[in-house]
Amino acid sequence: MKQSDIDDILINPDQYLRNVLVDNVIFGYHNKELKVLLQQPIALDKWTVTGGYIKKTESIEEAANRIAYSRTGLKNLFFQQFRAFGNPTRSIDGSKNAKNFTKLSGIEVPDDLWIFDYFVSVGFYTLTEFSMVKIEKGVYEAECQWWPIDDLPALMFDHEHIISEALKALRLHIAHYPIGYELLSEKFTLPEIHSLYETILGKPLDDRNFAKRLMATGIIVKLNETKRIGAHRSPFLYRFDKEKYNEGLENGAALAF
Amino acid sequence: MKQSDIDDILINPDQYLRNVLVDNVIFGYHNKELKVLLQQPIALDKWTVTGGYIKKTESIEEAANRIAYSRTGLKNLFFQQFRAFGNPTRSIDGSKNAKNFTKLSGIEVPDDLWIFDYFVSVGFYTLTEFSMVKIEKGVYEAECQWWPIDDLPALMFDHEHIISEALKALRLHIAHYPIGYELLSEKFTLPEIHSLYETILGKPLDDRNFAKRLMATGIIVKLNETKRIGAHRSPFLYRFDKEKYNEGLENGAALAF
DNA sequence: CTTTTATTCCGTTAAATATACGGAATAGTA
DNA sequence: TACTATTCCGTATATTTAACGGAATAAAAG
Repeated sequence: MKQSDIDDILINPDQYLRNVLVDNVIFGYHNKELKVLLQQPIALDKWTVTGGYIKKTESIEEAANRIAYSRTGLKNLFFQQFRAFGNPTRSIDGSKNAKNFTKLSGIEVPDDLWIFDYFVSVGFYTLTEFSMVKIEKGVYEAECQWWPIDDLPALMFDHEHIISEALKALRLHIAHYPIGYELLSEKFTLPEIHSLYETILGKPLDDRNFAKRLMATGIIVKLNETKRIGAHRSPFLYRFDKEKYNEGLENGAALAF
Repeated sequence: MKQSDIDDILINPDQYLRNVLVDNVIFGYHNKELKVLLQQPIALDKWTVTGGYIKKTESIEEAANRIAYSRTGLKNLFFQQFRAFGNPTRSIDGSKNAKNFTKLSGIEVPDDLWIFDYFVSVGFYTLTEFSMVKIEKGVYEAECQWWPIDDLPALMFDHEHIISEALKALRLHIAHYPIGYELLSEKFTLPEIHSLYETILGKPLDDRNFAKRLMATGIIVKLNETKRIGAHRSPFLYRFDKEKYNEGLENGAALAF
């Protein structure tokens, strides 16, 4: 939730949709590591993905973007809806109750307030270069930080499940559509994009076959420049052919590694 | 909506989630035809998919099942969530307003009642054998009937979009997981399952290669019986190997035709 | 200036998979 | 008995995927 979300929904409940919210699984890639952005509400010992409420004036996609912007400062991220989660017990955890809420917000709320009903969560995931992100912690968050995807802290509610479903969806997506535009610099080397795919898929990919297939799609083009990487042979630089890339996003680009 | 849903949500609004509902795209297959179950609210000229509100005591999956049961009389259908839809204009159509609502339900409702806020719709699709379905029309429905997938009537709101997304998801699903268990009799012939796949995918499939691949997955087994089909060679009967079939549902069964 | 180290960069071959396609067998009907 | 509509199989070819080793290069170390 952004800075004033908790306050805002209590003060202006009529401006928000009830019983439905957005949860963003923000994946961050940098230097061969895949991480996920989590936050820890004040006075609680478990972590959550970043999520928030939906205004009546915005679509669920706009809500996801607004909420992600409030945490990362980034706009126009690549977003993908992957699933909705909804059952009466998903947010029962001992932590979502009026007492904790009052402790957090300082606002006295009745025990049977509608915010303690169960919420259907619409899950989105997004991919960013995490060195570009300036994390903005919400006022009710004790912490907000990146966690390695294979070494997560204790998570609240069903958020571990949400993350694993998001990762599954991301890995499925990567097999059918191109990725990388938001994650690599404008010019990048083959080893760089190769590591990116290996990291996200969590498995090694033969470098020669990888390059062959990637080139075959036409989404990247080789430049006549190399990059200095110190005491090693200088790799060639490449860039995305944005048209082919977008076409791949539309119609699929078989990269089923 | 089932018989009393509209009444019920007005009388007992506290028992339902607000601003979020379930829409079921019910596909029906029979005799080489793929259809979708639509209903037409009384006094309106457009059609809708079958949908309904979610009780606070049930999960979204349970809601989808309950709502489908109220229309088809069938339980334990194969259900698949495919997407959520949510934006402020999705249900603006001239038809969702207090006047029409009163006309339908006979209950006077204020113009600014929360049910006229926008609802996030969680979309599920399901597949049934439509000769097995005994359609049960709701009291506020003028009609409820099957429509051929490629010849739909005028649809309300964004329901045409919802159906096309459901069909896209179904065709994607069929490429990765087995289908047919809910659609064919216990014993079926190769030509029968072959037509099923052709109909759903909307394109011809080579019969020899189809049979080869299907057998290779192990999800069907040949029986030592044939079926009488009149003046033609009697085709052999097959049945699903339920274990292999379920395993295919879990882990995928590459049938990418 | 020669050697060493770590990395990039290709190309070929074998195996697996997918595609294309024709003709014999069968159950009834005429 | 022959005719019709349908089931049922198998093989050859093309395409795709997977596996793999060795030469070239940039800098640092000796």
